[in-house]
Amino acid sequence: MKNTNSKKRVTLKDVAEHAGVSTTTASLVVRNNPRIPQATRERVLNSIEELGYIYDRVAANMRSQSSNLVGVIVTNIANKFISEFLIGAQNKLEEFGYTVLLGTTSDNATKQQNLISTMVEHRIDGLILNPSSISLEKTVKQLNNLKIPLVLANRELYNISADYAGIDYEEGAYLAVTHLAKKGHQRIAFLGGVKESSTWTKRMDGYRKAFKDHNLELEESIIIASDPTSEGGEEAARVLLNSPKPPSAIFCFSDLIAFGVMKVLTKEGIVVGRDVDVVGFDNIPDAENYHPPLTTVSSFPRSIGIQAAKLLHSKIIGESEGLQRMILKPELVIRDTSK
Amino acid sequence: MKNTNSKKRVTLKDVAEHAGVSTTTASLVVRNNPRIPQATRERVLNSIEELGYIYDRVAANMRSQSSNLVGVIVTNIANKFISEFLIGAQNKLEEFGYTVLLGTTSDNATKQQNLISTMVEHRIDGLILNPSSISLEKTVKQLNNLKIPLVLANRELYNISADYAGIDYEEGAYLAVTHLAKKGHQRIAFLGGVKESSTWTKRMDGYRKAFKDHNLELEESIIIASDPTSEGGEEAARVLLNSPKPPSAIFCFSDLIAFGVMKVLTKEGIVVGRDVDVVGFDNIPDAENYHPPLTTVSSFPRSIGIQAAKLLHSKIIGESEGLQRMILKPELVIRDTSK
DNA sequence: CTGAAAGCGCTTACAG
DNA sequence: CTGAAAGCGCTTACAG
Repeated sequence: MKNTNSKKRVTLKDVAEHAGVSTTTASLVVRNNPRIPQATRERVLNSIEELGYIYDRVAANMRSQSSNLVGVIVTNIANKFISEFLIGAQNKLEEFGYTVLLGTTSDNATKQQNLISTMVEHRIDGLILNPSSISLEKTVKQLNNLKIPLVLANRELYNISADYAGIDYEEGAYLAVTHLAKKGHQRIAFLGGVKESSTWTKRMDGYRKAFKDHNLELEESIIIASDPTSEGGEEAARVLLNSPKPPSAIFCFSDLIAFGVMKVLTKEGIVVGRDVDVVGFDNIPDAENYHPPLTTVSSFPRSIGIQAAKLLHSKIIGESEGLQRMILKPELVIRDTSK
Repeated sequence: MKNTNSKKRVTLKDVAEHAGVSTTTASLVVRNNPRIPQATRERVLNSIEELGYIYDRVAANMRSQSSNLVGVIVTNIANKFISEFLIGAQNKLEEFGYTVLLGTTSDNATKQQNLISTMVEHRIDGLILNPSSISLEKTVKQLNNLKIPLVLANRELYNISADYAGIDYEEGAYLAVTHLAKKGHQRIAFLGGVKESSTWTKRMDGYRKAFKDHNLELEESIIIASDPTSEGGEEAARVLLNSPKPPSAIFCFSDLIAFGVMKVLTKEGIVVGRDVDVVGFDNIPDAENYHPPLTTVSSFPRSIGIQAAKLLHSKIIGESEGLQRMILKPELVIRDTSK
């Protein structure tokens, strides 16, 4: 049943000899090539079974110059938006038959750089990159020189030509701020997020546009950036509360930020939804169950992941020409924090 | 600066020729072998830069019979417990210098089987497997024959000899049920989870032990299994409510299950924490923010991930002998659902 | 329909 | 300290 001396790996050559065919034939059999007649095929399959042969994809890839490997690099799986995105991408990629190399950067530019290099050395067929807030110049250069298909996700990277899958952050921010303005709020803060990232500047564009459309005046002092985490939201909220006249409404960079912000407000005795309105961004599952349930911009991270995988696949098989952009439209989900 | 005709990949041989050394020397340089003098090293590094050489890890792996790749297979990243586990494992593995191949099974035994096979074909150096609730016999056989290091995580697999990292589910269930019994509850349901999985039977063992220690009587009718999801919890709760005499307390397989259960109870006008006490398992971040905040058994998925990575690494480098088991102790976190 | 031989890009003894 | 040559396990023209 099994080769008793497990000294050496069983190779295709062993299989071929055992079955009395050439390695060429054996190779065609393992790859299900239809031009091998059934009888021969069965003989080879039997030998494979008997010898306990394991196909060596590494050797095959080496020779055929492809790897079937796709890299997916994200900032932080602990973020629900990102993990949902990853689920979408991962499932779709596996469906296409790829194996996924996963990398997480913790939003660190150097780690991102190293991960990309390692993956390229592993000869990935393509890469889906959810870039860190800030990327090294070296990385941008490397990405541009990359001969492998690349899809950027969730965050753009300037000076780079690649497919992109993400949501329309500007539109999302516009929806949120317009909602607050229509409720009569004159002073609406914008809290959280990293100013250098495109995800922040896009939201800022939407924020600004809504202000303009409702004849409101921007106040730099109530636009406070932070780490894109719940803790970052807490810090931003504390800064805001220390300012001379806190605003009556807060647009948050993300739901995570909003949670941090609400934690601080609540601790200060401020009742969210009555004293101050708060709107988040992402509509992560917790938003609905939070107390009080959070008004937020619903994006579709899992769909973005799926779209990114599709873009990459069509790029890899050479089906798509030029640059593709998949921008999903967000929608506003109104809940108790701004009713 | 760069080779103008990007026809062919730049190889180590090209680099060696350009630098006027042998490929042996060039190879030693790229691997930072200290026995190459500084002058030679720099000459080679210059050539690498000038030619835009990219190290081909696939070829290297092929020759050196190792891959630097580690497989991590989990059931479902959408589950916070699992995503936290993945973060721990992933970070630690990257720290050790491995690249991670990620697979998700959606708790499907066939998909798990295929993923393992594919990864083995990719010549992974080791595998961390969070097994699906039920595994194919073929998989168990394959895993036992595997010549590569294997660490099982979060869930045991019978008839398999491998390292294991997880928490003490029995102890966790015992803590939870004892807590409810001490509050005076006589009839405590156990809802959710798949009966065939070790994660369920272990909890059942703890549940039984607590019942015995407090002289309570088991009632089969209030032990209701389900999918390990929030929707599964809803279903189990509906079944429970339709039973002749619903119990006064519910021990849930997981926080996710508990959320589903509480959703149904609340919809029925039953006030959790007053009419019925509920305890979860896992202490996922949402448990604290849920309304009302959930009493639960705190496990440490990220730590388990880290431990699994450590076990695997020491196995790969041949440092550990025999079978290792890392069982983390859980603790009970009492919140409003059972105050 | 099938096979012999070259080659993918490295690393590894071995020799000097 | 450095190099020539073999070999990792496949696939790919090419020939018959």
